[in-house]
Amino acid sequence: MQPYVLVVEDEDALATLLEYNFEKEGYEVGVAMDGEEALVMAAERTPDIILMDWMLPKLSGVEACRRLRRRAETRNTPIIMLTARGDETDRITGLDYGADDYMVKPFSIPELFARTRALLRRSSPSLLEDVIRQGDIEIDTKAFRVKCGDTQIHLGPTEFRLLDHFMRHPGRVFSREQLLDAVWGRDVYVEARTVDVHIGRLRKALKKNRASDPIRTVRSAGYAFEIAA
Amino acid sequence: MQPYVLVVEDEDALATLLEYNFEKEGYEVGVAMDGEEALVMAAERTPDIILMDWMLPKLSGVEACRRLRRRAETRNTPIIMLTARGDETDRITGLDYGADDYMVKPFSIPELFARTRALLRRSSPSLLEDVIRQGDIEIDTKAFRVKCGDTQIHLGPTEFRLLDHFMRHPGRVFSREQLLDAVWGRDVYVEARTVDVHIGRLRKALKKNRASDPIRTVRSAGYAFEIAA
DNA sequence: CATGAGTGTAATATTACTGTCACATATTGC
DNA sequence: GCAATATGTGACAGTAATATTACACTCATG
Repeated sequence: MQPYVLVVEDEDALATLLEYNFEKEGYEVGVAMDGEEALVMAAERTPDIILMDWMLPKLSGVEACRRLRRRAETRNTPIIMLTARGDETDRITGLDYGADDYMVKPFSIPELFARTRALLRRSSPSLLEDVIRQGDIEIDTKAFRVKCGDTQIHLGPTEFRLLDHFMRHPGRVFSREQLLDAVWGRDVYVEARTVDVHIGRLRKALKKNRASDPIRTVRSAGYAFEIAA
Repeated sequence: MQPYVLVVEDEDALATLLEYNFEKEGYEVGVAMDGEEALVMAAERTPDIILMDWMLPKLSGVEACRRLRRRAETRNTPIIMLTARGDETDRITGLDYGADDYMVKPFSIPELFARTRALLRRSSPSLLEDVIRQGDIEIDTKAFRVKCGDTQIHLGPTEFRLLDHFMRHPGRVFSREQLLDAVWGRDVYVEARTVDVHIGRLRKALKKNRASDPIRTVRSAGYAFEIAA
């Protein structure tokens, strides 16, 4: 669905500016005000990309960067460093410690978008695709349409997001909790069993035009999406 | 709607000449003075066509071209290269790197218009048309007229612009905010719910002469225009 | 300056969708 | 085969999102 970008910036004005612009561009945005908070937030929910200020209270950007690189979940998460000066030393150190790109303040927001997209395209191309297809099922996230073979089917918002999430990670098993996090959002309190109901609704909608069920139940683990051979 | 042309030219005199002439011809014109600026401006607002000088400071035309081709938004944007010499090598390199046409300086402005129109006709015909048609609905943007089948219908200015916008992007879902930006204008403060009311008015006007409603409501996302099959 | 078309907003009506329960149906371990 | 545990499913009421209506206000235009 929407890429999740973690903005790590202690300067309030800039943080707000970035948050506003990225949200408008269709990203989900999390903001951390210092290096420690950044680590916590990244652990809570793995970002798709991180924008990190070079100078941070408590834990510098470089150090936060190094620690993120040690964790399995964030080892390959793209990081863009935001530096105050265009000093070469800084640049090299930043890239050495695991940043993937850097921008010198003040920077242009469109250019930051461009670089963000470039990195995302490399790390997780499916996040940027509008049309995803698996077997005979196709979803168009721009048009909010789902096609099963030739016929269009209608899904409610939740079922749509659920299918979208599954199709971007084919084959992978998700627990109910993971699905709640990814599809419903982190701070929503919903019974885990509710997932079952929506899985059922999704299956029902897809079943009308297909013989086999693309959603596999993994007992005591969760659900996975896969097109049978 | 006027096509947006991005002129990338470092020579001041020529840039101004092009800007002046294209504006007179009914285009919206943006001018970038070097390759980097071109990338930034193209990211800010996707041009409908790009005129790019071959020799540019900071980032050569060829390189800028290649980068534009890597972005999804500008992958299919026509590019006309402006070269100083009619040297075959250049031509081939330019076309290899993704330019769609090229012109050798000094060139005739009318010929540049002709080639621009030719490329636009190929890439986004609807921009050149004063009359857009989708199914049995037809709007004439020059005359501000709307026809549904054979009968003409009357729309208020806002409904007209709304329909115009929808018909140029059939199928795509727009959020209320996006519609406010595109139809009302970027910096107008209007309640998001107001969009509903205008959608309603547009629907009512169209319903008089049609069986099915061409505007699809996408719950929790927005609206889309599409002629049912 | 009166008129009427066109706008935006707030209130109300109408839907579509959600989450939860209760119970049915598997599946597992013993 | 029998608990024990896990998943499937239909019904339902509450809710959130959208449709519709009414109204007050602006602003060209005659």
